[in-house]
Amino acid sequence: MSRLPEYLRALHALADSGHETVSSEGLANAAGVNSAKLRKDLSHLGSYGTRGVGYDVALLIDQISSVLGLTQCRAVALVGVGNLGHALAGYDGFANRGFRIAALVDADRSRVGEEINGLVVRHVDELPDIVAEESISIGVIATPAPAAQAVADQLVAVGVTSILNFAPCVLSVPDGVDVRKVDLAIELQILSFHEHRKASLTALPATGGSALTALPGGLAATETQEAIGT
Amino acid sequence: MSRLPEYLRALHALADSGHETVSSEGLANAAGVNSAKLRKDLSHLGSYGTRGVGYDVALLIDQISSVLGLTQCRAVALVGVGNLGHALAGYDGFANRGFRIAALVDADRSRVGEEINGLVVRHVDELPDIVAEESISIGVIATPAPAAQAVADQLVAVGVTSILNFAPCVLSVPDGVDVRKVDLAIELQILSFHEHRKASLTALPATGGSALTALPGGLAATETQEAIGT
DNA sequence: CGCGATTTGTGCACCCCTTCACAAACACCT
DNA sequence: AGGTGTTTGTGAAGGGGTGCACAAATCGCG
Repeated sequence: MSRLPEYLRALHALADSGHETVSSEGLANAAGVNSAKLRKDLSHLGSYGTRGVGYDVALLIDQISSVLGLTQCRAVALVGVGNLGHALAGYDGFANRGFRIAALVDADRSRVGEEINGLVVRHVDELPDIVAEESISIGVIATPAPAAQAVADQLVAVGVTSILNFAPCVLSVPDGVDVRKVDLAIELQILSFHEHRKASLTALPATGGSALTALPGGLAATETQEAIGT
Repeated sequence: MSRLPEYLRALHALADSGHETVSSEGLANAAGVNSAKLRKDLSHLGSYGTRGVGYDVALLIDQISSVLGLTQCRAVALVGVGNLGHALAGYDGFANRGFRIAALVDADRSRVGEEINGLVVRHVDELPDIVAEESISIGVIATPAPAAQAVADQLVAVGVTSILNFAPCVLSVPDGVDVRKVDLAIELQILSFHEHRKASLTALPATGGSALTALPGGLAATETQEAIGT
């Protein structure tokens, strides 16, 4: 599930700091989750710790990496080298964690040929060749919203079955294709909501605020500091 | 809840294309959710549509904007102008949706003074002044992981109660401070997991794959194309 | 003015996730 | 070798979200 990458990151941090084993509670703290939840998650993987001792860090890293399919480096194609695409192309957090940006693509021919971080931008029409050459397994869309659906269709057409979408729009794709969406503005809006709520509550601590801000408790009780979605 | 921003985005798109009213099903499709869920969400807001007609687009935009606290433009401070921070500073998706990047901050004095998108980078030690001047309500952390906790502490110290964290680490903050985390590598790893699963299943359609890949169904059935977390 | 079509709002059942709490298992120490 | 303390793995309870299905309400048309 979606917490495994977080566990993996925490495990790498623990390994770097010299830990050989971790208790479920130690790892849970590092990953920011409940220890019972972590144990249940790990038990679903079939990976066994040792009672009285904990989990072997190196073994668990191998197990989780294997489940996530990170044993080999995955090649991703990045479509759209605008503001955001530029940053993603240079983001070193990908290479450190088993991903290689293998191709930069844009629909704007005036951008084709530009070199970013050692990669030359190619035209989106070359996608069939690119995917074949580099054995791309994931496509990242960092285009403006109006172009995103067309790009997604092209990616699907050339056999990409996993898409990370930064464009603020809903993509429709065939069954069997996974889409994950990251909308930076939405994240801020959610924070704005909490901020607005806190402001209303402190202003009217007795009444609980106006009808608009005094939502049923469940609405505001949302998971936070979790990796996007699940 | 976390779906409201998505509804709001869909509503703006509908308004731009000239729609006066929307049915719950139309809006649900545009936002990529179930229509019953959407109606229930909207009913929790206390906003009323008209039976037999649908929802008034403009009215609903006002309602949701009000609930999210987007009636006034919110000022955000961006800490860390490295690769990612640079892109975020130039990202136009923020300004279009009620946010204004009011300050760029970095701990590296060699970056202080640099101008990005019309804003001058200032030193992180000036945060108290900056927050006071610009009435910052949200802080965005785009620093490397080792620096993130210290930055978060500084933000909290100067009164920021909402933080969007792009650094791959868990932040510990006092109660009352909201942290949302966006880890781009984790998104890719989740896609990698699905990709790995799909590959295993197609390779061994009869047996269902090895023990490692044949996880209990629930593990793979994760929400997708949802805005990060909730 | 009345009727049918359409759409909202919601009660209900279901299912998954979360969390607590405890028994089983292991290592260490004496 | 046995006792003791620690930690895992899991059964059970609780809560919350999700989706179905239907009653209530509104509009448009004859």
